[in-house]
Amino acid sequence: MIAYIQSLLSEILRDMSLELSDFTVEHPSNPEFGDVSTNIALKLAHVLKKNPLLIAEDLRKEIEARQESIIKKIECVPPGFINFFVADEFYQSMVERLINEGSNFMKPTREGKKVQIEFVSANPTGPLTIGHGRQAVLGDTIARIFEWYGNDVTREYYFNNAGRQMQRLGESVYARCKQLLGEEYPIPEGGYEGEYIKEIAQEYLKEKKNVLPKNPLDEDIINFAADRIFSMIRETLKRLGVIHDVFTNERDLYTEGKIDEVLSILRKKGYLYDKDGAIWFKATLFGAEKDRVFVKRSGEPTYRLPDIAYHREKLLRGFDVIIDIFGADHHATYPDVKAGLEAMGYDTSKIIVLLHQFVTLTRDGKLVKMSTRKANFVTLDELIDLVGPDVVRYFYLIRSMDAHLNFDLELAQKESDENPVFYLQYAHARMSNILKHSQQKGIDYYLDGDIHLLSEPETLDVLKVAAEFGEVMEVCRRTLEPMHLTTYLQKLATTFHKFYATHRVVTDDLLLSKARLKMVYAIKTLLAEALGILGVTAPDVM
RNA sequence: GCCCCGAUAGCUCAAUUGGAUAGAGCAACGGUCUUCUAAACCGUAGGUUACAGGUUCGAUUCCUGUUCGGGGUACCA
Repeated sequence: MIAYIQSLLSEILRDMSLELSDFTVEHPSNPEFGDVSTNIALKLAHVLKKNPLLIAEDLRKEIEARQESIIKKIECVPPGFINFFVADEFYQSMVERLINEGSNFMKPTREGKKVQIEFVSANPTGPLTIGHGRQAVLGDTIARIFEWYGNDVTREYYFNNAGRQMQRLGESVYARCKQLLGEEYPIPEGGYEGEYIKEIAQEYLKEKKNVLPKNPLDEDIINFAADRIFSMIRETLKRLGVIHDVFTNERDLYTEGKIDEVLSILRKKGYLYDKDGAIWFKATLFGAEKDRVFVKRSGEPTYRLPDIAYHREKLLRGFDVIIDIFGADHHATYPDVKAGLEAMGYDTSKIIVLLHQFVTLTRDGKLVKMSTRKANFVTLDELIDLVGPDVVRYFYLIRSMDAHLNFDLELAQKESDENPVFYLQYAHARMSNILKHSQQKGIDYYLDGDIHLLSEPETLDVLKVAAEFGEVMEVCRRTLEPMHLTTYLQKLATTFHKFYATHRVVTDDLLLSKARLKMVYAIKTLLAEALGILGVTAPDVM
């Protein structure tokens, strides 16, 4: 609807040979101001140096002359808004569209881009935390939004299985093994102390028949631990419906010479220099305060170099859109990666970096400090155990990325039967139940129902919300914030519950019953579709 | 010091590229089940949008400054 009015207005502007791009067309919050409203006359007033109300009147005549019967009334209101009242038929037609188009309802033509989304990317040193969970759900849902638009999406997980962290992991397992064998052996400084390390140690001893390698840093033990932890991580993600297509590890970048390639390109272009035994990158040429070390005196690269090599690979793999999802603590690292890529001559405009704020966890009103090393965290798995995957997913999506997410453990548990996600699912279950009930009442077909009978305000409100679906998806697509879909669904469910409370669907009036059943069926399709984009199930019975 | 994010109802948060009377949920209080699920609906109450300026027809939104939180600012990742 907004798009329709927008194009109508643009057409008129063109015919008047006027240029104006920053006018808005939107749904006003107050229904008195119509279904759609525009400030175009207010904006034109500046250009034309004329009273906005007079401009509005002129525009109204133009619009009325051009439009089809979709708009039933146009009003011009001070200070110069033009308000549109849409004909009921337009909203009623949503029912037909939903039934005919199904999951393609309001879907634009297939975009067909190659999209890559990197998210989670936790190194395999321990179970996923609640912080990782936010990223997992956010990334997956953004992926689903891109898929809805008909893009080819690759979900990717990048990890480092070679660094110092992994050595500490190996040492920690080694120490636990020693302890299990009855020896005094301390957990190394900065090692991992979680219970899962003991379990891995037990498994390792069992598999190796109690024979340990001589060296605590032995690759075998590190790889064993990493494999175990990785399968834990995958299992956890799977519970949330998150499945990565590609796992890329940092070690391969070394063995395949990708790191050296980056260094030699940058060297050749003159962006590297040696100082104090280290290799430095001229980051100041790209706006940084200081130059950055790329290779330490010890010969090891800093984290920036593999990150750059990895992103170069992404660009070379031919993606049209590359999205990185990181926690807020990464905000300083991306500019260096971008600078490195630009120094090599790559176009970084395809890369979108999304930073989400942290997740804090409170228990009994107190902040729970989370550290993987100390293992005093609540794991993502435990959270899923507590409230179930649907609630976890929905809670993570309900906030914008820029907002801190406070997860109150008590509340998450207590709310599990009085929760916003159940509100949505309940609406869906109600719809299913109505349809089931109608069959029991002997109404075996209702898709021939007459949509023109859907004329009460509560009924039309549901259809009006349905008509906004495409616009909401657009907002999600533009802002990459799935949160907008959650607020939309809340609205859809509210209007439906209200309709349900006011009007009985199945009555003695067969014609009216059929019309309403048809609508219920259509809205159920929409609700299920939208819940699916969020990765939340749509139950038929609750 | 510098950079990023935030500050809106008692609590957790919205407000779709600057719009008209700032909205939900939870918590509080009151009402609604003989009828398709009361996990619902209706109503009441709750606000100087952190503070001070500025930009304009119009600011929660944009700009400047201040205060308070969170995160960064490594030859850690």
